Amino acid sequence: MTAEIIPITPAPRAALHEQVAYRLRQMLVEGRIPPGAKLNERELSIDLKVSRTPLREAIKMLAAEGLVELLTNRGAIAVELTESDVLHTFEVMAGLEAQSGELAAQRITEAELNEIKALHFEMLAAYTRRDLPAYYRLNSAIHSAINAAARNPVLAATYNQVNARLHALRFRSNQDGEKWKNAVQEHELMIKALTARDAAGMRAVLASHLANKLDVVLEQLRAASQPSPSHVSNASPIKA
Amino acid sequence: MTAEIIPITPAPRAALHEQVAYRLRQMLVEGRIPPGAKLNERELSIDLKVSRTPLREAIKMLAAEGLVELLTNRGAIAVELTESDVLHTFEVMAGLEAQSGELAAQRITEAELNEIKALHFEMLAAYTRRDLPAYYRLNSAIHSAINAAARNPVLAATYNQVNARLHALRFRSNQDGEKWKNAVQEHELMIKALTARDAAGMRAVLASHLANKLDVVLEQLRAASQPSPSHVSNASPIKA
DNA sequence: CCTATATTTTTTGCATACAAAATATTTTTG
DNA sequence: CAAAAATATTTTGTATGCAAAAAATATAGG
Repeated sequence: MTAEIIPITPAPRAALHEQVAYRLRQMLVEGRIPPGAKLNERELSIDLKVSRTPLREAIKMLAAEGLVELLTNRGAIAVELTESDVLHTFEVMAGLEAQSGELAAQRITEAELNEIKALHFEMLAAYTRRDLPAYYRLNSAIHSAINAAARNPVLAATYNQVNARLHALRFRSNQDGEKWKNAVQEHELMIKALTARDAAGMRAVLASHLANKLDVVLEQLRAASQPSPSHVSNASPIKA
Repeated sequence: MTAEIIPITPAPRAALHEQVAYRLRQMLVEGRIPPGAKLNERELSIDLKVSRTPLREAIKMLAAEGLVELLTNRGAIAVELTESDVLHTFEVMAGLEAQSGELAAQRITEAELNEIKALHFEMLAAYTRRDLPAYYRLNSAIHSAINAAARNPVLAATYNQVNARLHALRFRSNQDGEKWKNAVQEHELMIKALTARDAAGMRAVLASHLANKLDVVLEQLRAASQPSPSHVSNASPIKA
């Protein structure tokens, strides 16, 4: 039979609250709604051209995701991470990345590994050109590929949710030359560990990789809050 | 000064959508809304004596928490975990518990350790009496205490969120004698590792502890779905 | 009798309306 | 002029109403 009528999902466009959640998530992650800023329902509903009902539903979802904070009779504000929050969040991220890497080393296919290698070379190109946006894009793509190779959607979802809270911070972070070089070298170690299917090695590399990322972010955070850069020591309680 | 007027938060009772979310969460976790069941908005709004607006907001939060699934124009259903979902979720839980234990071993105080030991003895009492509800309560209290000792609220929150999805399963699980005994012995190993401040040991104990829990839950799950118990092998891809 | 189509009913999704709380503004008072 | 009180405005929280979609029921046809 040549039937072409496919009755399943004839394009069930996302509900309004989903669309709004998506757009708000983007605004928060990109810092267009800066940390601490109030989410005015009337303003947002006009901006996004929806009524307050789906908007409020979307805000509740973002609250459950940890991207905004609800204040009881005072609406919602974009989460503002204290230094302590950042530290704790990175600690969790380190654990999740380490596990993801460990599992990826056990489960990655040859094809997936090759794709990651290709992305790595592209990233090297971006690094050489000092093209930070491209570098971030590729860096993120590599970590997504590792998550995919770990073959655990729950882990990936958890990772993404925790990571989302940090995006606003990383978005603005300008690594200095030394740290950047270091990050690139760590990526080389990842490739090696993955190629050797060395799960323990992969765990170790990713844990230290995250610890370094934490350093970069904390420096940013301190520079932003305190104009006087009297560098405080003791910045990495994450075990290597 | 002897001023007793405290103007901050003179009892800001939780908003309706928060209360509703709390109650629904409980109903879902206790299986009063069984997996796969539809959440009828009209019914629930009558039952909980609220209008559909805060109810819907609560449902959106639970969806973001992963306790219910939204179906676009078809409302929400209580999540129904496939065997694969359970496997993936336990894998993540194992990672989170392992990290929590690792950190706890590094950071626990003498007082906290003593309290955990006390809870452990209470649990032994419950075990000896074969008092399953008390056992579960104490078991949960011990794991909460470990999380508290890890001193990472983000980790604790992530742990609780992922764990919530499994509660409905564990709630009904009747461990057989052998597995139960095993679990108790693993708890003894935890105490030892904590006392010795052995982070690596703690990680290992918790990882294998979770692997065993997975076995129990998977058996339950299979028994529930298939009356014919032709035991399928290959049940624990979690590394020890 | 079963299947397919048409009609009714129910249910979800969104917008609007109203009440309570919080915030901003004005007025009063020392 | 400053601080406190009173008033007005804005904003959040909840309920209700209406339209579109889905589900259930009834009806027609093979």
